[in-house]
Amino acid sequence: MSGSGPSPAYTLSIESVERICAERGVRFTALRRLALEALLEFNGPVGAYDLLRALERKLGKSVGPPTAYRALEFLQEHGFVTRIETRNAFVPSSHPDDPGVGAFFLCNHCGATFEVDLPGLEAEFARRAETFGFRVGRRVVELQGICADCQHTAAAVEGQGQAAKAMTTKGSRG
Amino acid sequence: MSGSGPSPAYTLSIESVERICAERGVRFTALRRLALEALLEFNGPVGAYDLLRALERKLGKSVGPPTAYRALEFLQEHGFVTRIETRNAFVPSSHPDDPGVGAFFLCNHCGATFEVDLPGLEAEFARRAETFGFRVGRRVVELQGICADCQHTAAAVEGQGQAAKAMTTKGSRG
DNA sequence: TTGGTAACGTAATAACATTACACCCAATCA
DNA sequence: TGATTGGGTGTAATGTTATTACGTTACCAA
Repeated sequence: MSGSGPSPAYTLSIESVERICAERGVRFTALRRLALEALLEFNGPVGAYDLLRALERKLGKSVGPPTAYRALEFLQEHGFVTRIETRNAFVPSSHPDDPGVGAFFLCNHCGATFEVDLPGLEAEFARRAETFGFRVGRRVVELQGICADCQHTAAAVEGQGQAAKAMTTKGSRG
Repeated sequence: MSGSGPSPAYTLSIESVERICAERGVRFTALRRLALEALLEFNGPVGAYDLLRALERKLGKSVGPPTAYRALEFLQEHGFVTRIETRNAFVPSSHPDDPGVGAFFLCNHCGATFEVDLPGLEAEFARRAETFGFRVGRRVVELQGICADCQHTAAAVEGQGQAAKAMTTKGSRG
């Protein structure tokens, strides 16, 4: 589902994360690696509890929510993973080194996720923030709608009703 | 908390909503009115369950979650209320008629919420979406950080530690 | 008045997330 | 080497947010 977008699927590799963690002097533990592997294996945003179950499969034993959330927290802190707020879910980041804008286009119909660099966006934010002394930290930009593929299939298969609905609802995760 | 921002607190009035609903031929029921009143009385994003309790106080009886969520759904559908995704909370919209961008600056320290019109943002989104055939519906732009007031007080009162932390955490709701 | 539809009431449950505390292990240093 | 310390993990319990399902009520129109 997270395929044919403007940026290639996910450019993040376990090896690059390993290297970055070494450089930063932080521990890329077995659990954190497994969590990232699991996220990379899914093709799209993954809920914390889906990740949990993936970890359980990989480990062959049950794990509690904090285990998944802690791994996610670490991966987010270091920019390897981004939380998709409108989905309560997580995706590997395309640009782990660059703390840039990271705008996400999210298809409400098929769940596809496209991370896109929007140049000029950051400047616009900063410029506007400056006018009232706001200091910007985390930026969340999520644009929901219908991807090209689904516009075609939806129009052909089921008329515009479903697609129109998908324009405004949170949509399915799949 | 949601006061001295770039846009005046909340310009939405019950009367204007009443009028718009009449124009649109939709029912602004007692419950929906109470919900909106409650949202206006809070000064900032309100969680669904806080709204629930406010409704209970107003009605003098207990109400279930669906009651609150249904009212919120209606108010959102018609642009009277915006959901703040990074807070799991809701605020009255400044511009009920204009389905424009609605970017939110959110202070992680005091919870202040500033709705800001970012001209050019929408065009940037549309332009970029066009390049890969994405049809944009709902837009979510939330910029977390520290408001001007809190930069001063935080620096004076507690050093930069707390403020630095607030730059990256979800922060309190208060 | 009756029939249809939108709105609401209520109980139960699902989904998402955090707290608190115990334990383990690796790095450091006396 | 042994003690200490701090980060990481295991686990139980709980908190918070959101939805499903179904019955009832209220409103409007025929």
